[in-house]
Amino acid sequence: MPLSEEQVLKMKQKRETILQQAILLFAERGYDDTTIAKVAKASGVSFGSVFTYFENKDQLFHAAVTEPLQEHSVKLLDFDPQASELLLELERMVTNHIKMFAAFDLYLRLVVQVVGYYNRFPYSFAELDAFHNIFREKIAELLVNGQQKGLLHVQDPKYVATAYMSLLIGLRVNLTDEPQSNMWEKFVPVAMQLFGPKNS
Amino acid sequence: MPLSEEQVLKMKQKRETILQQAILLFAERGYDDTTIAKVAKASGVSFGSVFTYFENKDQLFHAAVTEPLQEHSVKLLDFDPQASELLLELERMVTNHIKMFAAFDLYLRLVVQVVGYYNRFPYSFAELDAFHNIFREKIAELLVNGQQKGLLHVQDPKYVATAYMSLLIGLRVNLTDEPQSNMWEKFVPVAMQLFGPKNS
Amino acid sequence: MPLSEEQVLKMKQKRETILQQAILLFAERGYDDTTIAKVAKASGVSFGSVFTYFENKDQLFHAAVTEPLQEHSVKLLDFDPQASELLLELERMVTNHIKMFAAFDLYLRLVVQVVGYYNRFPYSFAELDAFHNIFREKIAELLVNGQQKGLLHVQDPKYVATAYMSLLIGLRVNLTDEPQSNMWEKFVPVAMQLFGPKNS
Amino acid sequence: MPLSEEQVLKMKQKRETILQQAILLFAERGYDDTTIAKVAKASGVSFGSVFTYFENKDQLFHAAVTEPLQEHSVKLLDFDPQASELLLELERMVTNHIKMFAAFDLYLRLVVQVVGYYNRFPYSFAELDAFHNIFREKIAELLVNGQQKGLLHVQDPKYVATAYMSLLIGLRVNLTDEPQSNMWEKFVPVAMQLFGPKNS
DNA sequence: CATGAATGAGCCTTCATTCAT
DNA sequence: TATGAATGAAGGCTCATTCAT
Repeated sequence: MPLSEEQVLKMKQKRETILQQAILLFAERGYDDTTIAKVAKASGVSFGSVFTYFENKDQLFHAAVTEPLQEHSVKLLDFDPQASELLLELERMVTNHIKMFAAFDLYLRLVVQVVGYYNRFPYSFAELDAFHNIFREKIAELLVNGQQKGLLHVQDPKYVATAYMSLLIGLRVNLTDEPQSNMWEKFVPVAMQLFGPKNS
Repeated sequence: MPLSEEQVLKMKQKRETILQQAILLFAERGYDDTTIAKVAKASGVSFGSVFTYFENKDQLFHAAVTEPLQEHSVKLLDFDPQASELLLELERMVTNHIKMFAAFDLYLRLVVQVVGYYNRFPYSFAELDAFHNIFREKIAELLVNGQQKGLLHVQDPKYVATAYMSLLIGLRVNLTDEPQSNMWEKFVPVAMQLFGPKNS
Repeated sequence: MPLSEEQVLKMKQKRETILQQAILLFAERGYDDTTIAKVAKASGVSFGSVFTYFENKDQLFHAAVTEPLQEHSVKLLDFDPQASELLLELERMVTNHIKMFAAFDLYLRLVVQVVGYYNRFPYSFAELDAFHNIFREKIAELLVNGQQKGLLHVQDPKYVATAYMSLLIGLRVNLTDEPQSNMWEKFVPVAMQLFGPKNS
Repeated sequence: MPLSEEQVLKMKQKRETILQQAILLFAERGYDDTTIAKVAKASGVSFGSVFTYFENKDQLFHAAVTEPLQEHSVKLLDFDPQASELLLELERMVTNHIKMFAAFDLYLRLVVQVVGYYNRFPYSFAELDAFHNIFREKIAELLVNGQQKGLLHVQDPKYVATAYMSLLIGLRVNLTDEPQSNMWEKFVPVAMQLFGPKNS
């Protein structure tokens, strides 16, 4: 007896609810302090149901870490390393990244957890790391471009890209302010400095 | 009958061993995944002995976070914000900081944990935060000085200082390389850019 | 999906089994020497199941003390302080009480424990104490009645009632004989003396 | 090297202090809730010293139960079952017993504990039981005497003696009042009734 | 003899996971 | 599929006891 379409939809929604609550709790309290029972309660389902949608706690955590990555990565990679107005593009990108990182709050706590204990979550880490590399390479490409055009001081693009990523993550770890706070924007020019813009 | 001097020394060493192993495990595996039994085993003592030296797991964690802070903070604050050769002093400072953060590896994982879950470790966080403020203020002082002398582009020193701290922490989170790696030095000029040196 | 009626019944029975075994063990060995594991084993369930039915050890003990009280108190208060044939009623009552106390064995050991360490079990004690007061007052009412009718020597009813209760408890503490023993009945006339019947 | 007399005296005193504190704590908190460390602290010695004077915790408890018995038993048996003025002697005895039981407070808590859990403390119980028998027999002797003289109603002396002992213990369990309270005396006439004095 | 560091048995409790309904 | 009772591994912690100093 195949499930009705409505059934399937309901299940998808239930799975999504559980995943969102898992992200919330894993991010706020960490892996061990988050119990299946808490996730279930927050999702309004019995804890048995969590096991219907996710094989076990590890899988749930892995899903919480990797599934949002698809969506976020698109936004984070939404800049043009070959843009003609390179400095403008750079500033637009940095502004967007800073805003995103301010808003990602929860998810980034999760990322920090995985990256910080990469030996404990090797599979989740591997996926995050893969994205990091893509991200850094695209940033590096933009940098090389800017340096060739004489708009940026010459620095090793690899290290600048890594430093940039690190700055974004470090800010998220360090700042406990609300994402709405306009304080975040203040960091845009500071972050820009990393790239060594000549006219400043 | 007071303990012999030799006894006291032995105990101090044992406490130190336990603390070091605790730092190692807490840093590598996180608070919850680190059990008293694991710490004891790594230290070569029975788990009962851990309770001889630390009241409970919380206290042990707190000690692991705050005791090294004393030593590290001295080194981190070892720069002169009123130096006459300001750019040189800045570079020296950044170089030292980068080296230190490369070496701190373990300890900084601990810091990230506390900062990331500050609501879970409020007392440990308070002590770290107090140091952060001192650190940022001293960096800001140096910055103001450099800007007044016309050596640095004018930026809000508060945000630059926070960004600098964030960059250092972010690098440590992001990089899993050995501290011996000379890769770390490559970040010195990049980090310098944050401060907006004019002649570069 | 609510549990089937059969399920609910099974659970009630299981809870009852655990409670009975808890009463048995708490009574025979005391609070501290009774472990959850022992209760579980005696009940034929895993120790984890005990926590399904009782929040923790304290709650289990409290339930063991207070739940039987409801049932017992009805029986203990089953006498008529305004009876016309007062001496007959008195004798009936004493006979019943002695029989009950002989049979209560286990439960009364529990009561002695709570009363003896009332500062350790304040909530359980409070419930027992409330019943004590009701019991003594009803006894006192009967006494006053008998004294007014000239059937009993005049004594302070409050003290007689307390002494009567104490005698019952003291007998239970002192005697380790089986409740079936007809020895218990022998105490009926002795206990009667406490009330000071005139024709004896 | 034999110990000096002074040494021996000091040790005796230390043993006595430990024993007294043990009685206090065992009585107030029960066997399991009383730790060797607490006894040692209350006695102003290191917990290691407790083991110098008592083989282990069980022995300490046994000593706390049985050693005071010698002294108390003398007082409890201080009445003359062959007294010529029998009713006067009876009243004197009851008054003394009631006063003693009011004052024994602590020690009787210990007794109740042992008697209540006789299967847990079989050796201590055996010694208490031996005294109980002696006590009851002497009481019975006095009773028989009184009954033969026609001063007391005829009742089975064995049961009266047991009831009397039970009343004393029951009162101690039931009453939490201070021994100084003059409330205790009020129970003397009530207790007297147990023996069935004719002229009352 | 006095001390207290060291040890590990054993306790209560939490929680992931299984599985009958 | 949904539920939650049942289970037992594992953790933090207490405390009696041993024994070196």
